[in-house]
Amino acid sequence: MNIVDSLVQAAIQGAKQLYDIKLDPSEVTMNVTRKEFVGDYTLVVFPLTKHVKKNPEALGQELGEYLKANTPEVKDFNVVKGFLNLVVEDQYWLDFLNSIYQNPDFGRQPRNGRKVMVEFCSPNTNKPLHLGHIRNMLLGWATYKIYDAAGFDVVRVQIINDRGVAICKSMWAWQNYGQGTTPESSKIKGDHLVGDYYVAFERHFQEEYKNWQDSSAGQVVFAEKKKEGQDEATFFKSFKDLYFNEYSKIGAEVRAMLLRWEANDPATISLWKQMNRWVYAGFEETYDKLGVAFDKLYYESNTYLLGKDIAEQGLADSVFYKQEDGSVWIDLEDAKLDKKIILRRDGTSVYMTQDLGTAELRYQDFACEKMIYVVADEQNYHFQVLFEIMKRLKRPYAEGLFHLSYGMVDLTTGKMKSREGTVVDADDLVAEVIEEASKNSHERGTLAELTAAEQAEVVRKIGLAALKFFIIKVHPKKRMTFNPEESVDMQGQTGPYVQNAYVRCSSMLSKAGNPDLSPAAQYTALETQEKDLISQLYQYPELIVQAAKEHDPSMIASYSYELAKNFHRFWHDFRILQAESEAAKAFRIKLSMAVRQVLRSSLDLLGIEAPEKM
RNA sequence: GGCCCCAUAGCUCAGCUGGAUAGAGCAACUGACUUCUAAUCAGUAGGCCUCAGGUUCGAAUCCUGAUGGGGUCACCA
Repeated sequence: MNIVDSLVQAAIQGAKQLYDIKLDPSEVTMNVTRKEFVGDYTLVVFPLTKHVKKNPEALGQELGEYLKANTPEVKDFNVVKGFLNLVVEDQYWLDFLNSIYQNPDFGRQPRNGRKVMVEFCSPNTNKPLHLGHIRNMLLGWATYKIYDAAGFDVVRVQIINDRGVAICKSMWAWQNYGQGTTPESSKIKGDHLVGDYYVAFERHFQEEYKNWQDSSAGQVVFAEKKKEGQDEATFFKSFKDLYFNEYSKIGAEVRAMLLRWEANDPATISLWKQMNRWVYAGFEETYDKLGVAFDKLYYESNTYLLGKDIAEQGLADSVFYKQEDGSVWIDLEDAKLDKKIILRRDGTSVYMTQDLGTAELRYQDFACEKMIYVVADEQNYHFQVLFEIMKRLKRPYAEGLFHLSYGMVDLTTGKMKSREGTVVDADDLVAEVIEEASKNSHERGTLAELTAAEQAEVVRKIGLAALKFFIIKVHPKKRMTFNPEESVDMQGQTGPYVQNAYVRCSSMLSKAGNPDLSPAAQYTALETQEKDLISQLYQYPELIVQAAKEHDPSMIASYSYELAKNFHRFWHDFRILQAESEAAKAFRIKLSMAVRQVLRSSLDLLGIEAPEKM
């Protein structure tokens, strides 16, 4: 049994014996003792004064004496104000260390046979991935890893938004200005190439729009449709979408292209397939670099018509209703949400319908009891509505739906806006952090004896660790500010700092060779720092379970940092290979092995690799 | 305007279901490498936890309200 649980049980027993009261475990708060005090776990006595009319200190004293006398794990105790600090027998910690130091899977929970789906990334195919996708992918990947470690079978999926007006814009621009350029001929990565034509489209469109604004036709529209007192610039800014749909010549061509696509026109489909292939090849490269992968990809081109049968069923069950114009709606006002459209009056699906259909399809494919959507918080409302609809439709998976909503990434210069060209490209960013790690590494010269290829590998791991840790240490829900300088920091609360603790272990252990560890049995009196490390390792399995339950990878990042920090201090204050005795040496080697395993494992949960040297 | 989210050191962030004197890192200053990797360690300095009420033995944490910031309220996705 867990030590905390057994201490709580023992305290409940004690309260019964001493005062004849029956405590519920929820009334007994058992915390890890704060650094300033002596002890391992602390029982907060105050709540007990409700049941027993004694002052907290006397209560603590009596309970402490009881626990010391009757609980084998409790070696000693002290009472400070209303806090009963318990000291756990060193032997307990030593036994625990012995049980884990050779187990690389320590912390992983047994398979529970339950299935979870994680959807993440889900890009559009008209432009390359950017910093926002990176946060998304890191969260998604960590969620996969954490759930996997927590015992679940995890299916990683994404929905590729491969159709619609956006990709048609790229297609149109390529057709008109591309002159047959390919990724091969231009030496440009496929997703970037397609993105370039998306930008080119915008440029031509803006040019056309500007000309129109200055023309008499534009001026007439301005005069007719402007709001009271609206100046020309403001008017035309807000008029852009309408212009695109109703006035623009190239807008009309793009829309015609979309219609041809929907009609399965062979030439259009073939161009679409070709450009999407380029994009996918580019995306694959980026996924590889970031170390993420998927089990199944869903494509919007296959799902955008889905959900109509669900709409029918919803109508039959009176969850939905039909308006006179034929459109189908749901009224969620009683749930403090609005009325929401399900089918257009022409009977076609909207975003919501597609998501209903896609969820259904996925359930048919994998029958996961939980589906986690890693999507930015701008879509909070959408998912609230989606999940509410699922509940009303009584889908079997409705209760297991979760929106892992994360805050947008801001730059120090403000928001990222693709229209204003202030997006941070994913490939560029990865290249930069690796370059920075490389510079750093060469200054130190610690990799001199490695081959160039090995050095590159180490440097890649370090750079990515800096970037990934920087992003993932922030709680998902919080909006974060991305400072490019800080993202490549390698000192302090960073990925490389944690890696460094791992490397120190590895380096020392490889120097140790294959030592005889049996003298460790003679090591019975733990130093505080040693005990703190073991106690921290002890928390790891529970941490994994918690992080899964809370959908919060940042918990793992905090933990790995704290563990690394404690190890670094231990390393500074104590000798391992030249310890004061054979017993201490053997014990500390075991301790380092355990710490090393958990550092590696916790980094792995974050998608960060641990190098052996750095 | 309705609904939702956020607010902690100069900056970036932790702070578990309420518990002891609110913690890290960065930046600044001071020390520690002939040593198992100094990408490290130790120290100094830095706070009306946005504000005002409430619940409680006890509040950064829970409740209400206000202020500031963000999101969202499409027959777009």
